[in-house]
Amino acid sequence: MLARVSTPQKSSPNASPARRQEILQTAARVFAEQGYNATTVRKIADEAGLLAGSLYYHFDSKESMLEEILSGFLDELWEGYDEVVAAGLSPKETLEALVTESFREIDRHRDAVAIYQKEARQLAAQPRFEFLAESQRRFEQVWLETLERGVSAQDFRADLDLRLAYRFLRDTVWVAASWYRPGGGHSPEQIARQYLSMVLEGIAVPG
Amino acid sequence: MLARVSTPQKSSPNASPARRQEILQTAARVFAEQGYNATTVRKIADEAGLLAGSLYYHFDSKESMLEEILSGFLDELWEGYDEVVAAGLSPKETLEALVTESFREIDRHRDAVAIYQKEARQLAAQPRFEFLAESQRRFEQVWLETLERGVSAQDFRADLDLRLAYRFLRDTVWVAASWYRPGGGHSPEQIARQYLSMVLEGIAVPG
Amino acid sequence: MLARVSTPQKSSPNASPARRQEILQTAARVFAEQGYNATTVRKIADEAGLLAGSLYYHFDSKESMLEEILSGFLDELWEGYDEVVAAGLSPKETLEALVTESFREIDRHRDAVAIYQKEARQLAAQPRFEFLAESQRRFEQVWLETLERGVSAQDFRADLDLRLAYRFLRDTVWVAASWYRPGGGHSPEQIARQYLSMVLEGIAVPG
Amino acid sequence: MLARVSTPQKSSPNASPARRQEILQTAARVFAEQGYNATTVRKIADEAGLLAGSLYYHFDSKESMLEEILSGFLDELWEGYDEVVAAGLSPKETLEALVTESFREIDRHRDAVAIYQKEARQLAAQPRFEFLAESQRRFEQVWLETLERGVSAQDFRADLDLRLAYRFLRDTVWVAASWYRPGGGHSPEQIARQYLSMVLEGIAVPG
DNA sequence: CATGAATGAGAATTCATTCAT
DNA sequence: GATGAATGAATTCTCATTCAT
Repeated sequence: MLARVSTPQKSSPNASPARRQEILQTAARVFAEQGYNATTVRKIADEAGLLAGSLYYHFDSKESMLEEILSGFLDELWEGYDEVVAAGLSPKETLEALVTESFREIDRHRDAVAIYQKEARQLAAQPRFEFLAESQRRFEQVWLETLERGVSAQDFRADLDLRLAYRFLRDTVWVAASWYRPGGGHSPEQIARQYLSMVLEGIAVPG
Repeated sequence: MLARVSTPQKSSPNASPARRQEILQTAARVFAEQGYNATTVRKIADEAGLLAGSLYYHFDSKESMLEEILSGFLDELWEGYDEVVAAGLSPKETLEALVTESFREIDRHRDAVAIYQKEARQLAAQPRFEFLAESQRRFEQVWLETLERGVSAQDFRADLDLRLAYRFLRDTVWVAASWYRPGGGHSPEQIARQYLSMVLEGIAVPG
Repeated sequence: MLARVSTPQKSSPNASPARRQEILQTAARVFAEQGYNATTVRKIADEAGLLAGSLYYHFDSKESMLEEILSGFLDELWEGYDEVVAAGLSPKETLEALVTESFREIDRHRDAVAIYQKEARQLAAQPRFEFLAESQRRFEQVWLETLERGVSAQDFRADLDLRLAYRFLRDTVWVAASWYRPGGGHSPEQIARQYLSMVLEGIAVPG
Repeated sequence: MLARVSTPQKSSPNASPARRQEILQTAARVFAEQGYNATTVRKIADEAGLLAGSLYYHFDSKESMLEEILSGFLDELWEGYDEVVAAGLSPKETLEALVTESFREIDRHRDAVAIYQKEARQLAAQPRFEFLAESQRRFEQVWLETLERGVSAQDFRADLDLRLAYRFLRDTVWVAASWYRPGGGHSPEQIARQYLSMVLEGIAVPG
């Protein structure tokens, strides 16, 4: 199990989940736009239509909002990934499915992904965000295994530095969150197809 | 002109460049490690071996250190890029040269690149960091042109979404700064070659 | 329009006016006693019975307190002056009314007047305190006009250097704020009468 | 004796008096323009053409510059006043001589007078500036005595509140420093005459 | 659930002053 | 006499957080 099994709702277990979720999405948006550190709790409150102090009825702290945003995203991500892994596909099909699933998550959790991209490295050092490090480890494992299986199965080139290829794929996919706009002409699946085409076959005319 | 024509040294232009540069490198390292916002001026001072207030003898503000770090990096980057562009190479050779030059800059300005990756989007909105937006525009122009020329010359596949391909290349290259360690077994040129191999030919075994 | 049409209450416009006003009066007193620059925000807070940081719940900055104190005073001053001017009195009566009104304002806004005396010249150069310069211009205009009308009407001596006389009157009246103590035996009207007697008839025994 | 008998030159008794005096005049000008507190030692140094630290070769501290400026002015002022008092003139002539002498001092020590006007009240509380309080006391004594003698001699009106009249005269004269520009068309003697005319005979047409 | 008012720790910055060279 | 480089204390201001109402 990866992030959190159950999403934590520490304070105010009786708070209406709707309002809570609304605030959380507002927070995610502002964190993504301005960066976590640069976002004041007052800014979130303003955008959510209440006063800064009132946030603390719903959440323990600014940090706990961040935690909930990130763990919520990772929980869903791993649900998708686990399904892919469990499906017993060929290495190439697995890679295609993982990339496609990733773009779907970017589509659904754009803000969370953007926050993750920007803050994960720093956060992972804190005990509270240990689950980020854990997720990273498992992420690497899944992808590396797929690449290794693919080399053995002659799906992928044998002359690759696999750690480099892993990073290449990982970055390539996730960085998309920084410019991807949901509802902007391309569906996640379309984007995934294009990316896969470049990644698998290269951009050069074979010759 | 890109970043700044001449690197600004606002306060104490006569300050010994040695100490100044030393402090600036320390600042760059800490900014890269902890993020600009999360870095206190005191932390920089501690690491540089003086008191927080003393930094202000050399620099106007924390922000001016950031500006100098980023514009210094971009100045050098564009020196390299301009040379490549002026060399009149084929599209594919140009792309190879740009990627290689990029990895060389990452090698030389690892901290600045990491800061750039993390902060540029937010910063570019401020008038003071207008040069970041300008650099981004020119960057896009150079790469897109190269891709377009390459499609015409049948160096690159004709079925690519070029804007997507541009982002793919851009991200792929620069994100490397987040994990690349200078002196870590691979030279910038070696990394560049591997990247180019993946990018140009793909990771799949051609079928 | 003179100072501000409406007194600005930038931050927390809904803050209880009572506490706000209390703090503002404390600030005015301390500014008057120690000078604006020499007054620390902490000193104000101490005297008002809260912590320095808490001031920023009520006000944007130390400077905005100063602005509000001065513009509040000038707003009231001009209410009074405008009434006098609108009354259509003879030049001499106008001058008497203006002087009397001035002493009344000194009585009501002693601290603000003292601050004004000490800081206005420097402040007026800043865009934020443009309204001080504007007030000064209008002030001069009202007084000079009254003097000129008075000379024509043979209320005042024809051999006066009017600009000199204007300064003489202006300073004479306002400097009183630096030593005038409200509730100190003399009412503003009594002080005004004495001043007027000296100003109009001189201190020498005629002869 | 009033201020200091001998001007103190605490540090660097070997410093060339010329340079010293030059710096002191620069300091006086800047203090007068910007206010003592708002003036940085660096600003003085800039204007005097050396570095901030170098000022400390000539002076012990910023405060000691201030002290020297003010005591220098007061020393000269009292030389003039003492002569007037010793001359054995009639009360009215004494008053005329004091006013004239005051305007001469304003002419010669414009900056010092402006500083005095703005800062004396606050400074007089500090032991170091005790001489300001002393000067004020003696000042009041000389003027009040002259007024009292004048009333007895029927030079001045008997119905005056003498303390009020004293303040009236004092302020009237000294405030002039805030707008008086040496070499601006009027000699100190001319200004004095005009002031005296207003003060003695009033501005109204005698009826 | 929400507000208004505050707290308190820490942030960046300023500046008079020192001192070895 | 002057400089360059620092010190260290103080200053304004920010902000997450608390809590009585």
